[in-house]
Order: sequence, then C-alpha cells, then structure tokens
Amino acid sequence: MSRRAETTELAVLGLLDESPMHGYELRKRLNLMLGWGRVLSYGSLYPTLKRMLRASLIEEEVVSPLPATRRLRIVYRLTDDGRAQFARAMSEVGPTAWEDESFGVRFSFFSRTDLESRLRVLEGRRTRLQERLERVQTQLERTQKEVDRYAEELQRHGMESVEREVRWLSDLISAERNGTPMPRDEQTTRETGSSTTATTTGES
Amino acid sequence: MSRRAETTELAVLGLLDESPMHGYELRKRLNLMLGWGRVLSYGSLYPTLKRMLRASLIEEEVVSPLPATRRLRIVYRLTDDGRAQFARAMSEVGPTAWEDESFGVRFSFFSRTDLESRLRVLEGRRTRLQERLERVQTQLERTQKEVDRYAEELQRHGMESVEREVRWLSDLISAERNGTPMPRDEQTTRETGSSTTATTTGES
DNA sequence: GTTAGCATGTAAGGAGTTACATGATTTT
DNA sequence: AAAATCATGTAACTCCTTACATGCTAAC
Repeated sequence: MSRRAETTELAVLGLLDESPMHGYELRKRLNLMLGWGRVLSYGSLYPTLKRMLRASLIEEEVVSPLPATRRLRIVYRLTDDGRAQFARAMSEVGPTAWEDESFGVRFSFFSRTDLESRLRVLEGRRTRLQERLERVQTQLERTQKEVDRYAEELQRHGMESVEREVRWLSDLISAERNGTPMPRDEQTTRETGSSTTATTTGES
Repeated sequence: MSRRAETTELAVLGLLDESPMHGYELRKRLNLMLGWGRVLSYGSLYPTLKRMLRASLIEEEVVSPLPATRRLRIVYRLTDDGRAQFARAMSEVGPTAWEDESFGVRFSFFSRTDLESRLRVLEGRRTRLQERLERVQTQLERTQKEVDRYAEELQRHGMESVEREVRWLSDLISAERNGTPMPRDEQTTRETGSSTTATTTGES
C-alpha cells in the first residue's frame, strides 16, 4: 500500500525471498550486507517485521528448536504479496534507488532482476555521483580563497573515492552490456579508459 | 552542559570559530564540508542554531545588508563559552570521534588542534576500520557457502574502499609523526609499505 | 520571463538508536 | 568462571528530512 521505499524493508524482502529466516539471523545477514554503513539494531528490525506482518508481506511460524530448552524462534516467510512487492520494488527504479544505502541493497539482489533494471540503477548511481563531483568542484572554485590544508586534503580524498566508484560503476556497466556478467579481473581500479569526471555519458 | 557529541553542533562551532556567519552561508559551508554523505537541511540547521543560542554557545546579531531591500540576515558569532566548548570537544577524543560523520568534521578542523589529538583521532579511526575489515572477513568465511556474485562484488568493492582509507590514514599518521604536515604528493594511493589489512599497529 | 540563488523559519513525520528486560548455551 | 552468542522484544528519545510558508534579486 504505502509506496515508501524504505531500504530496510526491501532488504528484508530480498533476504526472505532467498529463504525463510528468524529475526536474529536476518539481522546478521543484514549487517553483513549493509556492513559498511550502519549496523541495524533489534529496536529497528523487530518493529519492522511486525509492521510487515500487519501488511501481510510476511508470515510467521513459531519454531521450537531441537534442544527444546532453547528459546523459541520465530521464522518469517514471504507471502505471495511480499514476493510481488519485492519484484515490484526491484523493477520500479526511482531516484531513491541510487542513494547510498538503497543502492547497496538493490545491488546485492541484482541476480533477481533483469538487465534493464540493473543498467538503470548502475547508470543512475553513476550520474548522481558525477553530479556530486561537479557540484563540489564548482563550489570549491568559488570558495577557493581560504583553503585549510586539512579540509582540502579531506576533500581531495573524498573526491578520489567517488571517482573510484564512478570507474567501478563504468566497468560494471560495460560488463553488463557486453554480457560479461562481472569483471573477473581484480585490477578494476586501473585506468580503464572511462574518463573519470567530465563525461556525462548520456543514458539511453 | 549536555555532553552529547552531536556532529552538527561541532561543525557549527568550528565554522563560527573561523568567522561569524549567517545561517544560509553556514549551511553552504557545512554541505561542502560533509559533502559526501548527508546534505544538511534548514529544518535541521535553524533549530540547532536556536538551541545553541539558548545554551549561550553563540550570539546573534541582526544585520541589514547593504541593498537595504534585501532580507535581514542573522549573523551568529561564538561566545567565550562556545569557543571553550569547541576547544574541549576537539581535545576530548572519545570513540564517537572515529564515526564517519564525526571524523570528517574533526579532520576538517585539525589545524586548530594539537598533534596528540590529531594522532589519537587518526589512529582511532584506523583501528576502527581495521576491526570492521576483520569482522566482515571472519563473517564471510563462516557464511561462505551461498555467495551471490553481485553481493560478493559489492563486498569486495567495499573492502577495497576501506583498505584504501586505511592506507590513507597510515600515510597521514606517518606524515604527522615525521613533522611533515601533509603528504604533498598526489600519489598517496600507491603501495606505501603500510600493510593493508593484517597489521594491528598497536597504539600508544 | 523564468530559473537559480539568497534568506529564514515551522510542523509533521520517518527511520533509527540506546537502554532496558530476560534468560539459555557455547566457547575461551 | 567469564565472555560471547543465541534470541526476542519495548519505550523513550534523537536527529534529521520533507513540505510548507514567504519573498526578493541576479543571471541566462
């Protein structure tokens, strides 16, 4: 019903689409998946699960694990609605799809989407990063007077990181287009011919 | 009074410590500084300023800009309390100091701290990143069975980014220790001898 | 003339965290 | 014997975003 993108929910849908799981395990997988940003807390996960339950996206089943003395586990499983919702969310590529968190989650589930959606997400993200680079560069030119050494160094490092991600995305995009699903080469980081900053690489 | 680290507040203190400014300009500088993560909205900045005003960290002065038809601007200036608070916050290097956002802000203001504080922040951040790497690596080894191609590629890219930042930090740390304030060389990214992942580089 | 930038704010709401509550089991 | 991990949850709170409200000025 609600068209809220809500990254956590998408992640849960995707993980449960692979296989049913209980909350604790879900959190572990989630943290591994998002890993490099936030670490999701129970105070966030459990209420999300309850909400999804109310929305009939998932169903619960209480399971008593074999050494029966252990705490009960509640295993969650996708409903047909949930599965449909996941498919819809993955193909509806809106501008939220290229935000840091959301991008990571979508990327993780790329195997379960079609080429077209993948390309739209990859290209959308790349465009967004390139815009960020341009904006920061023009702003730096205007404010160039008082440049603190450290502030500048941080800026430089940030830019390099973003440029690196742009190259990574460009490599992935070519790989997708060539039908080569993944650059099987570890040296993705080298100069790949993709001009780092300037190219606007107009999309389809 | 409140010992809340609150990154936004620290950033405002630091910027106003450089020179008085009005809200709009503050936001621009803030966005340039944090730039690569969030972009701060007015709905966040103005209430923060009001709060800091109530806490007597800053003072306001209404200024009518020269083409008098323009909107009034409210210029904020640090009080002595505010200046003291900034100095205290910058030297009190707690574990929050190596969180992404907070780290960036502190780093930007490094010129206004002593060598010791700088080293503690840099080393703290490096240790934290190395812990993250180790945790993810051990977890990957345990969950290694069902490795989705895309999920794995994202993981790999994330790891490389973090390793890159660790090298960057290591270079900065050596530079600080050698009295060379900054690696004036652009090729910081190359192999610098700093072993990427394994070294725990026990701190002082 | 219309878009972008200048300039300050408020109200409602979203997404998540920390701390609390509880307790068994496995590893070191 | 202590520490980590398994396991589920709630209440209070924080920080931030979006949308609204208002209006002028510079650049294209």
